[in-house]
Order: sequence, then C-alpha cells, then structure tokens
Amino acid sequence: MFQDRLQALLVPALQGAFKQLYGHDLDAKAIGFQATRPEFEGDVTINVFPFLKLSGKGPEQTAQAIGEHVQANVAVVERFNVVKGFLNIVIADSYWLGFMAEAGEKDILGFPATGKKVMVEYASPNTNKPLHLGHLRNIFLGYSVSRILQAAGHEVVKVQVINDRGIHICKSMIAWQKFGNGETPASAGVKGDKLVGKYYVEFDKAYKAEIEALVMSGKTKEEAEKNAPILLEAQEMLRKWEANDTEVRALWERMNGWCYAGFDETYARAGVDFDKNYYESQTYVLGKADVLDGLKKGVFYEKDGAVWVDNTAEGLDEKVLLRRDGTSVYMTQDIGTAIKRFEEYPGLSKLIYTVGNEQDYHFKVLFIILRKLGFSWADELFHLSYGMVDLPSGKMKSREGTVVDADDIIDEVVSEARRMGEELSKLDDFSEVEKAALYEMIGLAALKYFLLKVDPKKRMLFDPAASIDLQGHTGPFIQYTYARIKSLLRKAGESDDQKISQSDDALLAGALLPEERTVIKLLHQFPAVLNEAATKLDPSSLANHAYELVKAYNGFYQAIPVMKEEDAGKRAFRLALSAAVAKTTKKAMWCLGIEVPERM
RNA sequence: GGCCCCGUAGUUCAAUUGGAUAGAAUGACAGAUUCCGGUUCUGUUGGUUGCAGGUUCGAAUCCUGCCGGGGUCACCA
Repeated sequence: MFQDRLQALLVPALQGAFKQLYGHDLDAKAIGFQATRPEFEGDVTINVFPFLKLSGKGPEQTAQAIGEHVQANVAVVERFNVVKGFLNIVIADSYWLGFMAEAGEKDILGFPATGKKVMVEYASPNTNKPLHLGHLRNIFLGYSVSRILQAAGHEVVKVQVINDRGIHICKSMIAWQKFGNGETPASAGVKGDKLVGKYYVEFDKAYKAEIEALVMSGKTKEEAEKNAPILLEAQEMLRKWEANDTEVRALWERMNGWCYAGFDETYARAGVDFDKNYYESQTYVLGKADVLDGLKKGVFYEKDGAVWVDNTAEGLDEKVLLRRDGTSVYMTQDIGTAIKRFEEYPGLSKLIYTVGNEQDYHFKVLFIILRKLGFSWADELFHLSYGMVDLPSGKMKSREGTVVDADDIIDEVVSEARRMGEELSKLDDFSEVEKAALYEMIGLAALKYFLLKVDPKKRMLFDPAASIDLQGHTGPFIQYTYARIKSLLRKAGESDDQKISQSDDALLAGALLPEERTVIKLLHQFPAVLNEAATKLDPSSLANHAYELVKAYNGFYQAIPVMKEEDAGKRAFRLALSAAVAKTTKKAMWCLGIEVPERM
C-alpha cells in the first residue's frame, strides 16, 4: 500500500495511540485514510469502524480517544472533530508550508528508479486497413501507461506487433494487381495505408459481385462464397507467399512498405513511438517447439492427431494448439512470442498487452498455458484490456463504412482548435508555423484526454462534438490553465522553479487561505495518484486528478490576488504555489502523452 | 445455450475499492471583472445507482435471482 508523506507520519502515531489506549496492535493496512469531505472541518479522515472490535468501545468514543491522543502527541495534528465513526483531523498550516518548501527544493514528482524493466505492447495493427478510432484508444492508452510506468521509476520497452501476414493481406494484393494499374501512394497522392485499405475494400466489392453472379447461375450461397474466383486467387497467393515465391514476396514487401510509411506518419502525429517492432511474418513460426515440448512433458495431450490443452480444471475449455497437419494456430505463436521476449530481454519483470476486451478469453488461456509450461514469469503477464469505442450511431462496423478513420478524426479536432483559436485571436504575434503547431497540440490534447479520462476497462461512447470541446472537463481546459500560470510567472519575472522557504516569517505569520489549502492538498496527493495509476495501469485516475487540480487552481486564482498582493512574502508564496501547480500539471499531462503550451 | 463484462442526473463520465448527505462536466437559467489571460469563477436545476431479495454498524460497490445491453465460445487471426 502506498503511503504519502502525511500518512507515513500518521500511521505510527495512530498505532502507538491505539496500543496505549487499548493494548492492541493495529494493522497499518486496516487504517483507512480519506480526504475529509468538504462539508466537514478537517484535512484527513480516519474511519474507526474497523477498529471497534479491538477497542471494545463505541465508534464516537473510540474516535474521540484516538483524536485526543494524536492531538496531544503529534505536532502536525492541530485539532480534530468526530462525526459518528469518522475522525476528522485538521493538519497544521506548518505541515502544508513545509511540504511546499520541500516541493520547491527537490523534485517530489520524480520517483526513484526501481530497476525493474517492463514491456508494454500496444497498437498492433493489421497491414490491410488504416488505423481507426479504436486503434487510437489503444495507442493513447498504451503510450500513457508506458509514460506512467516510466514516471514511477521503471524502465519501459514499448513494442508493437504488426500483423503483416495472412489471407487478409493477400486480398489487398490481389485486388491491387487486378485493378490497381500500377498505382502507388505517390501517384495517387494518398497515404500508403489508405491505398492498401482501398484495395482491401475493392477486393470485397469484387468478391461480392462474383458471389452474386454465381448464385444467379444456380450455385448455392455457400458454394459461391467458397468458390468465387477472386477468393481462390487470394488463397493461391497465400500459398505462394508461404512457399517463398519471389514475386509474391516482392509485392507483399512493397505494399507493406506503403502501409508502414502511412502508420509511421500517424504515429508521429499522435506523438507515440516504439522501441521495437515484432512482425507476425517472423513470429508465426514460434511456439511450435514449445508446444511439442509441453506435449512431451505431459502438459498437453494428443487427440485426433492434433495437440490440445485441457483447461477444464480452470473452468475453461479445451483448446487446439497444433493442428492435425502440424501447423500453428494464433495461440501457438503467442506462446512462442512471449517466451522469445523474455529471452530477448533478460530481467524483464512484467509484460503488458494492450488489447481490446474481445480477447479477454484468449489471454486468460494464454496465461494459463504459460503457467502450465512452468515459466516463472507467467504471473507477471498482464492483459491491459479496454472496452470498445462506440459512436452515437452505434457500433463501428467496417462493412457498413461507419468506422471513424484515425487521420480524419485528428484532422477534425485540429481544425476545430484552429477555428476556436482564431476566433479568440490572442496570438497575433505568432507565425503561421507556430500557430499550426499550437493547434495541433490543442486538438490532440482534446482527443487524447477525451479517450483517456474514461476508465479503460469500460466501453465508452465517442461523441465527435464533445471530443473537440475546449471547455469543461477537457484537455484544452487543463492546457489553458497551464498557459495562464506561465503567463503569470512571466509577468512576475520568476522562473517556474519558484522556491519558498519554511523559515520565511512572513509566511508562517499568516494562516493559509482555504483556496490555498485546497490546491496544496491536491498537489500533495499527486505522488499517491501517480503510484495508483502505475499499479492499476489506469491513466484515467491521473487524468481526473489533473483536472481537479487545475479546477481548484482556477478557483484560487479567481478569488485571491497574486501579483496584486502587497505583502511580499505572501506574493512569493502564491507565485510558488502557482509554479508548483504548473509543474505538477505538466508532469501529469506528460504521463498522459499530452503536451502543454507556454501560451495559447 | 455456456462463460466473461457492463447497467449511476436528460446526456457523457466520477465515486479514495465496503464508508459520511452519490460528485463533476455538459445542457438550460441567473449572477460575478477598479483583476494577474472571461477558453475564468459563483449559484440554481437535475438521482428509487435497471428490478427484487440477502450479507452488516454501513452497499452504487459483495452474494443470489430476474430484466436489459455487449463480448466470446474455429484444427480463423
């Protein structure tokens, strides 16, 4: 359990108090801290209900006794009140000021290196279709989790698996051969992935037309679907590919190359990258030996000439791992790829798969199999499962042309950011290039924040209109607050490394204002929030905290003068507070893969 | 049908993992600027947490059963 610096102070004190009062040891984990609700006085609240069995007293009595004890013995405990079983503790200003002083002196946002290496897999596209909105959720989520783990002190290896082989690629290839007339991305003036995707659609059209013709000529639908000439050609092409046919391989490499160039463009624009790519054309041969090894060890069994695993004891089913003809299935290569990764990266302590929740079952089975094969790291595998992105019109379906293209949606949010920006026109001294970069930053912030603020596990609704909002609970709102603070600091002529010193008499003389306290408490919470995000592999809590912080800051900013404050000590303190909010906000947004502008 | 996930203000999402009177945003309406950035702030409005039981000091959260939505159940990937 993560303890922030205040809890680290209070836990031993509470344990000591309990021991003295009731003669029992209190388990640190049983002490539930929560931020005091705004309607009560206090900063932290301790729920004493879990202690009642040990104290043998009623809730109020127990809370009162503990409260009195800690107030008398712990310096930072100023006073307390008891409401039912809730002990609300008021922490002294000196503690919060001390925290701010520490924040000015050292990097409280940085976590010490853990020495652990974590691999995060995300993106994982097919090379026959361009990226769409669902990929964007995947990409932003995977990238953000990588950043969060990095911020938490881990070494992170970002990888993607590219599904570059199989019948679907051959469909695009056949269609291009038949209808392409030698068209290239350059000649057509489109991104490579779009061109390849276009021929995948062309294939489908031609295929359907052929089926219809066959049905007209008296074939059953089923026969027609199996025997349409263009499908047979694609299957033949796959066989040639597997036989290493030079011509087919050359075409395959050429068209995949187009696709990669297109993906890279989108990745660069989305601000994500990878340390290593895995290609299924290489990994699909993996795993076979491992399965045969498992068969020898009796982990798997043979039936009808195929190799099976029996997971009925785990409440799952039986599953084929090698076909009767000895060839692999999807599961086989995933087994092999996982093993290969741990070989390639010695000391890897965790492997995270960012893959949609429609594959929950697949990963459950995969992890069980690897455990059965006896790999010590099998317990460190994690399926970062996320829900589908729905549209207001319903589910995205490629067949019905309702998929939202990744590049299109990015274009849309960026041009909306431009429209809003020009309307306000505060950037007259910006060059066109600077403006373009800024609108790109704002548009992407809107999109990323929109997709990341929701609990990844949950299916979510993508409302295009709401995703380009710049107000309310959005990325641009956070960016705006950041830019505003930076403007304030520029005017004050101070760096963002504002420092305050605890010994500053002027500070300690005056009590903290409630708005200041609220902001400080949120800053104080940040390391715990980051830690939680890293543990749960969930950026949404961090996204929400960043919003709460800037919202609280805006409240402070509105109500309390900073530059206008005449007392130099107070002014310095408020500038330092502002600087700390900027720094923390920037870090939080960095963890989400979102940039913040100095001006906007 | 078996298994898995989800049902929370009109809408989109939260809820410190079993804690106090379930909170934000958005929408609508009403306000605030001798001010450091009004892309701001304050307020009003809005809930039988799908339904019914159960567990206990306490349930949106855990258990059971219904209802509704989605996913998944190939010798496909």
